[in-house]
Amino acid sequence: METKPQDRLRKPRADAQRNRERVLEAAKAVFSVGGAEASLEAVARQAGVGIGTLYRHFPTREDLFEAVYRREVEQLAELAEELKSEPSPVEALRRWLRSTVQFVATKKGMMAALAIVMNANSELAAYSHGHLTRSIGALLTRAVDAGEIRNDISADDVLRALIGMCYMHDQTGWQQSVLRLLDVFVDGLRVAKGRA
Amino acid sequence: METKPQDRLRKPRADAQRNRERVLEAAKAVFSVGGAEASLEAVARQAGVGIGTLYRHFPTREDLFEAVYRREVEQLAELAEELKSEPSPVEALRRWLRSTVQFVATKKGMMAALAIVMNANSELAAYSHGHLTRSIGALLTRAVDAGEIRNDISADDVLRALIGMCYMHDQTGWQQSVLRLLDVFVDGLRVAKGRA
DNA sequence: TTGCTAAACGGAGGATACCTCCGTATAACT
DNA sequence: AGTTATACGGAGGTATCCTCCGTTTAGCAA
Repeated sequence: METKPQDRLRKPRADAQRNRERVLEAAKAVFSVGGAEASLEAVARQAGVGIGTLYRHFPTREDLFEAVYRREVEQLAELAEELKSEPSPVEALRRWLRSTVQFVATKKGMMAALAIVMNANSELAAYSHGHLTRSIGALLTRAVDAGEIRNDISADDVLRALIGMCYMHDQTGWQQSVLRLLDVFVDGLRVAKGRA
Repeated sequence: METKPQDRLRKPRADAQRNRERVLEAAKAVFSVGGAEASLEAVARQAGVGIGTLYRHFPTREDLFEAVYRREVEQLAELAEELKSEPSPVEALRRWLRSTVQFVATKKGMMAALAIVMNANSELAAYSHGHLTRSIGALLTRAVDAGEIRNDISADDVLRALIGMCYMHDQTGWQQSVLRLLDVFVDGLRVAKGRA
């Protein structure tokens, strides 16, 4: 009687985890191609699960957007962690920003999905905001401590600028434009420019 | 027989124009509150027209987004026109950017709708891009000609930065953040900073 | 292994929203 | 006032959403 079902939780079932993973993969693919309004039944079909399974794991469309997005954010956080070993703080910041641009470049319809879920779910905004802000914050603090950039700009500010720059990413040449903007922005951040 | 119906077009009916206007007003309101996925039947109800009327004027959801958005863009272009009389070119640019932030601040769910339509309809992107680019371009050229800012940044670049900065506009304090970013950006644009 | 049970699966089906179609109403013109 | 092109509105067919529940299966204990 030492293992009453209420007390000791069972190990989660393997098929549940597997199916959850399958649905996430399928969702990423389907939304990237078909945009935010793609059919959820199509996602279930692509994942090879029943529609009921999809809804059990992700009760709303937004939940699904959310789960897909969370993964992406975590990958960006890892990248920031790696860049801490870059010698020049300003260059580390610049390179993270540039890498993020590349990262975003592979998505497409996901941006609209992101816009929807950000609008509806402020908890997710907080989550991703937290992750990304911490990533940027670490890079930023190093650069400020080294006296290389001004200290009145927060990580939130940088994040906002970055996301914004990637926003209109469906026009030709957008990558060049964004990379140029990032340089302007980083220049604007620098101290010791001998201002008049 | 001098007025065959094929040759001489009738004046468009007054009720048609009126209803179109009503639907646009209703759509702006409904999408702002309910987001991009709001029911079109709700829009028709709010406008006081039949669902058929809505669809005749705007065959797809995207067409409706588009029409609403076009108006907004035109208003911004008018603002730029007025600002041409501002004495300091850099200040004119800065003020247009700031005013645009205020302008965006009144919308809400419209941003997600915008993301969708921009993603799907590149013609609209071109239209708004053209309008806004011309607006910014005029302000920018004045400032460059006056030797006040660097000349290797295009109006496209500025537009991209601006839209981006307004992107995450659902977080508290976003306006302060954006206004701060704009100052950084304009600082980054300035020439004659005595670079090391 | 075998049996037991909680957990997960899947898809039928009611509800909702989309969108077309066409009979009715009405503004513009003579 | 009569004529006609134009617009209106909503019924209804279709697609998608999402819930509910009978069936299946993975984990656990003996």
